[in-house]
Amino acid sequence: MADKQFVKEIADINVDFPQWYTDVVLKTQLVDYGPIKGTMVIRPYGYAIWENIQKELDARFKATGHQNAYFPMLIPQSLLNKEAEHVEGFAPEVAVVNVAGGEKLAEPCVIRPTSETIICSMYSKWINSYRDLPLKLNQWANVVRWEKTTRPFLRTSEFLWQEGHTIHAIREESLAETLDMLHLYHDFARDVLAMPTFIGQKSEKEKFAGAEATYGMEAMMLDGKSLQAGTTHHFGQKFSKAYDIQFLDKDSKHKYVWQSSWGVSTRLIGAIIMAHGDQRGLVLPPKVAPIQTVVIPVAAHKAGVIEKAAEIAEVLKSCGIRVELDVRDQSPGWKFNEWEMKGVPVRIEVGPRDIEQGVVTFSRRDTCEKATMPINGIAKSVAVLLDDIQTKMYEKSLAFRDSHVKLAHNMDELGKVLDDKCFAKVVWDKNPACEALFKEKFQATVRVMLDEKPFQNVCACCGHKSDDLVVALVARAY
RNA sequence: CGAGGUGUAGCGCAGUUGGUAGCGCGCUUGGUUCGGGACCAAGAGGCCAUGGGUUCGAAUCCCGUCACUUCGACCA
Repeated sequence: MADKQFVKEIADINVDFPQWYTDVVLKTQLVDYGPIKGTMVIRPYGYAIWENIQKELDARFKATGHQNAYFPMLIPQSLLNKEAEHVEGFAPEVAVVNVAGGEKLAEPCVIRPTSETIICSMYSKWINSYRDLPLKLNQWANVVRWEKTTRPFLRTSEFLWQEGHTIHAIREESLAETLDMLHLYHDFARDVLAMPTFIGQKSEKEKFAGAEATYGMEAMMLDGKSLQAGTTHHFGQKFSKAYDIQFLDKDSKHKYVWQSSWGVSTRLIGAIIMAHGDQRGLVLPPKVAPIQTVVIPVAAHKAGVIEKAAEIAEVLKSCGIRVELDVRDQSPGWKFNEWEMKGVPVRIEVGPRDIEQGVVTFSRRDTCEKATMPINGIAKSVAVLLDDIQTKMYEKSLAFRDSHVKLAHNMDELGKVLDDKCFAKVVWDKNPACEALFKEKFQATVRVMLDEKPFQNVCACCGHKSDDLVVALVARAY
């Protein structure tokens, strides 16, 4: 139910952004807290967003030659332990099952924090020849990571995600896959989530436990902080050596496979909320909105109003638009606020005045502008409107982001840029000591931008010259 | 794990110097309404987080525990 109090509370989105976020996800009924701390229950309205994300992403995976599969949730501890860096990275946050069927297990098993280990162990059985490669699998699953502090969607003890795991005969191919998927995520965020992102490489310190290189996609939230919205990893042969995934190549030699993995999670829903939301609540991009258009009869007791509203809803539905007819016994204004809070992109009002003139009144959620459109050809008009909202939302986000990215030539400038709630681009010599300083002084993380030329000849942090200067994105992150 | 904050009706909160429980929203029923959060009437709903003290008497004072939450450190 809509909540009058809530609308007052969220009136100023900038006062306490994290609190605004938490209120929005709870009060728009996307999620509820689970009985175990740090877990969330995804309610139907929230889950429908995830389903739309899944559908769109899955189509893109299939189109690039990936197949879906499923691997067990429980993993023998010994299996997890095979790759040293991987264990070390995940050990603090795995949940372990010691008892099952009323008896203590001979070997404890862990609940997957990610599935590299189980998938690699199967790959080693399945792969014999270069003819078996490449193998490009994806899994839609839940994983458990016992995080210290949690927040709905952004960090929960259990979350839903997809994890792709591919193996290849040659290094160039697995590396290309890693970068291709990074770009696939980037395009997906742009086209479906209406969200511009930066793609870049993570530092040695921040890369995935067991990876040779980790890449990330960073989205800018409305408070100027960064949210990692997806990652891809290049494993090289680290896992294939640990799990013995070998194939017989054309030259009759046994070789280890080259491997990539990549994933996005329900965190994307959090990203949508914090990148597009406003004082009234959610603003959902039409492509992921569970309800794209809500039809609200006005003065519903008058003859013919409900019938006309139902007829319009039916027309829209038959044209593939996700539509809801709201005939609940509430005042129109109440419904307007409720659906605005829930982020429905287009609202259509059908009242006696409209019907008389052969039009409907509509309001678009992204701008809250109100106008009328003819009932004739309404399905086409709404489809065009939804496309326009999708486009405008991206343009708005892009403009916001571009105006919040600034160059910083030294540490003083960097501090100012970050305090200004902006992302900074700096030139960096890749020295871990500088990275540590970014973190210590500004609580900021770095991503190495791909294909960008340094705009000065010294590191912004230490001032040293170097042959290996890169442009890095420095931001405070969630 | 460190520092704050909060636990009273489904939600948001009052509750005075200790005297046995209130408000708003929501919910139920009936009626009138309906173009930006309508109105009237009648209802239902509480072991005041929990364990111990102090007291004739505790939501209120004291000590402990637990839960939630915000900010740090760690991570998708």
